[in-house]
Amino acid sequence: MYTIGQVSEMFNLPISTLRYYDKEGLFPLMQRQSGIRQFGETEVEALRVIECLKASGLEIKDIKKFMEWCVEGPTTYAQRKELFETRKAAVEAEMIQLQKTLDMLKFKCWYYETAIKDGSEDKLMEMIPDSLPSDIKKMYDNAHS
Amino acid sequence: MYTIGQVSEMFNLPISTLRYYDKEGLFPLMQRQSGIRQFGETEVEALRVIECLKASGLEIKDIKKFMEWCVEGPTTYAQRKELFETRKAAVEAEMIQLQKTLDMLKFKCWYYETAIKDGSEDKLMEMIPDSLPSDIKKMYDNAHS
DNA sequence: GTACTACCTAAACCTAACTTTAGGTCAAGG
DNA sequence: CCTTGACCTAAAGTTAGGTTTAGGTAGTAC
Repeated sequence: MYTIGQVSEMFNLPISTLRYYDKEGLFPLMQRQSGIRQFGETEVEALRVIECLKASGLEIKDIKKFMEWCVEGPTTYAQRKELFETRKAAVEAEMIQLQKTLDMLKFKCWYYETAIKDGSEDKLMEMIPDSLPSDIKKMYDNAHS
Repeated sequence: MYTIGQVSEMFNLPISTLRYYDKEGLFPLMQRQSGIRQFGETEVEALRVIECLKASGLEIKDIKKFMEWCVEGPTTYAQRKELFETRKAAVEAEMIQLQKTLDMLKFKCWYYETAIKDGSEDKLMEMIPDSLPSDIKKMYDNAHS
C-alpha cells in the first residue's frame, strides 16, 4: 500500500493530478483509511493503464468508463478488447501522420542548411517552392505530398 | 488569390479558424481588398507550414514568432533552422513514446483475446500481472518496460 | 429595391485537463 | 502545548485553441 505522496513520486505526477483522477472516478475500488487514500497494486496498475490510454488520446471520461467495465468483471471483456483495438488503430494512424510531419521537418532542416550555405537573400524564399531548382523542388514536393 | 472561403475548403479548416490564425498574427503579410482578406501563395504556403509546426506540437504564439522571422529575411535563417531541428527532435521523441504506447496496446489486445477464449472469471485480472503464467508475464513486462 | 450570399469585427463563450487557493484534520517531534 | 508535515475537501482559476454570437457591409440575382 502506498500514500498519495509515494505514488506521486513513483509516477512523477503532481499530487493534485492524482486527486483529480480520483475525483473523476479513475480509481473506483480505492480504499481509504480514516479519510486517507490507500493506493494498492490495483491502483498502481490502473495508473499504468491510465498513462497508456491517455497517451493514445483517450479522454478522462472514457478512461473512467473503462475502469467501470473492469469492476463489472469478465462480462465486459469484449468491450474492453474493442476499446484497445480502437486505441491501437488511432495510435497507428497518428504515427503515420507524425511520419509525414517528420518528413516535412527534415526537408525544412535541409532547406535552411542549404539556404545558409548559399547565403541567399530572398525574403520569404522558403515559401515560394516554384522559385527553387527542380531537383530541390522535387524533394520539396515529396515532403509535402 | 483566394478568398477565405476557398482556403477553408482547400485545407478543410473552418473559416473561424483561419480568422483566428490571422488575428494571432500567423499571416503577417496578408493583403486586404476593401477589408476582405486576400490569401495568396505566400499565405497558402504559410498554412502548410502552420499545419506542420502544429502537428509537431508547437504553440500558436511560437508559430507567430517563426512567421515574423520569415518577414525579417535571411538574417534569421539560423534561428529558423534551429527551430525545425528542435521540432524534428520533439517529433522523434514523441514517436518513440507512441511506439511504447502501441506495444502496450497490442499486449492488451492480445490479453483480452486470450481472456475471452479462456473464459476466465477473475475480476480485474488484467491488473494483476503476478497472477499470469510466466511466459505471458514476460510479454506483459516487455509491454511495460 | 430587396433578398441572398459571402465577407467583416469585437467580444463572449466553450472544453479538457489540470492547478491553485482557502480552510481543515491529524500524528509525531521538540 | 505547539509547530511541522502530510494528508483532506470544495470551489475557483488557468490555459490553449478555438467557436459562437450579434451586428454590420457589399456585390449579385430577381
